Amino acid sequence: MNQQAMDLGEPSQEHLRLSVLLPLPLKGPLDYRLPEDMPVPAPGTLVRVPLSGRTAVGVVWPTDEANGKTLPLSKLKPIESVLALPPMVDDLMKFVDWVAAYTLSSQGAVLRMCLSVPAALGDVPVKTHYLKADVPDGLRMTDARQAALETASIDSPMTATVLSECAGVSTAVVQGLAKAGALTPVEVSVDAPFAQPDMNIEGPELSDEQTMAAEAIAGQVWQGGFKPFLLDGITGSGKTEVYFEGLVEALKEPGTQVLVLVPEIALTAQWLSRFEARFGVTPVVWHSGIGMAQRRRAWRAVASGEARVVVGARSALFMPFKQLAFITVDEEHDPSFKQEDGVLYHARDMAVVRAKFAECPIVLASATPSLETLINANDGKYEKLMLRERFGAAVLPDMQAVDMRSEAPVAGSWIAPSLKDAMEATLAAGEQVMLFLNRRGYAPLTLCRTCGHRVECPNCSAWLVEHRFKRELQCHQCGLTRPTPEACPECNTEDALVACGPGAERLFEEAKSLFPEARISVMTSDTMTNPRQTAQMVEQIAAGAVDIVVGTQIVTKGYHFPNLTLVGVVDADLGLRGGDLRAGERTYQQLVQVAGRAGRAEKPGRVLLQTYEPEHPVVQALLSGDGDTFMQAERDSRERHAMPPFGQLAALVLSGPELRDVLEYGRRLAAAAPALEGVQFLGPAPAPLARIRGLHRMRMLVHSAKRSGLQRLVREWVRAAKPERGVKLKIDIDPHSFL
DNA sequence: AGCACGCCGACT
DNA sequence: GTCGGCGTGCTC
Repeated sequence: MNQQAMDLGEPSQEHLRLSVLLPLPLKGPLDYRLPEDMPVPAPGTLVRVPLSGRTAVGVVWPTDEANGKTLPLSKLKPIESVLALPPMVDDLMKFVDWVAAYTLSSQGAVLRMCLSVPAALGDVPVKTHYLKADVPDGLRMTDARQAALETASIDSPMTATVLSECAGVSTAVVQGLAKAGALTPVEVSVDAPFAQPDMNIEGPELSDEQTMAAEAIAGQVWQGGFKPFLLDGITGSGKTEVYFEGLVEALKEPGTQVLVLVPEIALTAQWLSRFEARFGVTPVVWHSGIGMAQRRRAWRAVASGEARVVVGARSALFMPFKQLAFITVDEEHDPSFKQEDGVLYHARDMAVVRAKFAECPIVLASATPSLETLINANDGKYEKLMLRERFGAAVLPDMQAVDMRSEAPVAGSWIAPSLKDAMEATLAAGEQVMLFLNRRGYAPLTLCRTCGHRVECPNCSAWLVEHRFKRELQCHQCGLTRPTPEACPECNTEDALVACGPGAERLFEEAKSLFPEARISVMTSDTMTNPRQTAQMVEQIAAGAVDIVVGTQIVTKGYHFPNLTLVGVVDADLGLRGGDLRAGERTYQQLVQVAGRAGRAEKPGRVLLQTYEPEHPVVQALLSGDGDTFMQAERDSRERHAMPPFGQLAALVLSGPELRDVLEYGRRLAAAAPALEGVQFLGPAPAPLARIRGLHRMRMLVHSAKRSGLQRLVREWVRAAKPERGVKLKIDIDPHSFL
């Protein structure tokens, strides 16, 4: 209660105080005063408020009782207005608070992800349409007017352009009729409503195990309540059809909404057509690449409840669903679910939390589940549903290693003789080959053979990667590009630069020289820049217009090429170098996914893994097909070292333009580290990428043997060390990248 | 995130 | 003598 009001015995005005959370990285919500003439807005209401001379949109936030010092009511600015948008539901507000606390970011920064559509918060642009009205007395009738009035409809409004074109008259006629009152103008939102999914379309025939899994999911959706499932099905086993049954069940209830999270939009070209076949419409799509207008339309449709199904990348998790009834995270193991800038969160983990607040079931689907998810399933926290058979006649491909120690190809080439022979046989049989190398460009290093100079990025500690198709060198860290030089930038010797190591473009060149007649496509993020181009390339390959596909990890994202029977993994050891916590697991998952591209239809597939370490557990697991034993060994190793998910990690990256300042801040942080049982502070050490965009970077790591209390510990520790000027601190709870 | 206030170089 | 660089700090 307000101190002054109490002293003077006046009635408290405290009910006029409202907490408003703004989508800005402030410490917490700000207090505003409710104007006398405004009805009390419920928590979740979107309001426009003044903020240091400007105006901002915020959300009336549930009041935090523990909130200590408050500004006197008289100092508060009044709420300006209430927006004509549906209020944010309680479970989303709880989710925002939870994510902020977990990731050590401000509530406002998390709210910003929910309100990431500035245009959606304003008025929707309208267009004038025209309806036929009664012909007013004394209207001068002409042939053109007659035609226009005959075309105009009494109940479905048309724009002047459409109306005039259909009637074969000019728009001036339409305007004239409108002015005379013979046509009624109506303001129609430019956002067309979304078509509603059709739940009456018969799904495909499901196998017994698919049916069992689908029934378990649909049963839970029908019953409602939070419950996570792991849908663990080998590549090509028809997981999508199974969780589609969950969607169908959820949508039977009016007003409910469903979210499908997918790693990247690249997946959705083929995914969308499957959805369309099952539901008769395309779902609402959400990802960073959609334009402003589509974004506004999608956001508003989700907020109003009109959008029943959303398929989107990780940011879709923060959309303002009114009544979320079911969530699926497809390819739940995919590393792209980890957001690596801004609010650092893992969309798969946060999706489980959102499902908990929304009290709805969630399915995590993958052919290669993450270790975290497997452990939760084995501990009984998630219900495990298995699909062990490939759909239809397809069988899992045969895997073989190519020992590069005994079969090394000649210098400057990367395809071993046995892979070449297999390619030859496959092509001769009229089937397709995929070569997988997870490295973009032509060569990762350009070296001067005269002076030994390595061409590096001036702003980052990274080599420039040659992109021969574009005739340029690129820095994959900061995006710098420059034309490929003729002479060495260091010693100026002409024609002395040599490309070292393979990239996808170079592999294309090698494949071309081995099989000059073959039609070859390169699938990388460089050649698949827009969805239309991507869809076209995928279609061509699927139609058999391509013999050899050379691709980077983009090819692991669920494409289905029926005539593809041979996959060559050019460097199976690539992902194992550097060796972070998940290197083995990630490589295993990636190679299973690539291998899964082979033999997806009637013809059996074959996979050749080129490796210098055939004994490596990852390679052995792939060859034997015994992923369970491999993952069990990974699990045991994590448990022994109290690594996640048994213990927990937090990574700190300090970065700044001056190395001394960065070092000094690191020194202070290290000095402020408390001595605690079961907690280790490591570093500061130079980050593997010690410099990016001209900023020097140091890393620290906090390892807790327990799974709780880490956030609090880190918050208090960091608060104890005074920051250094110009140095930025990024805290990553549950880090996945160690660069 | 904006937008102000605030101390040191090239202009009318 | 001013205009303006963007470095720190606040927004109820």
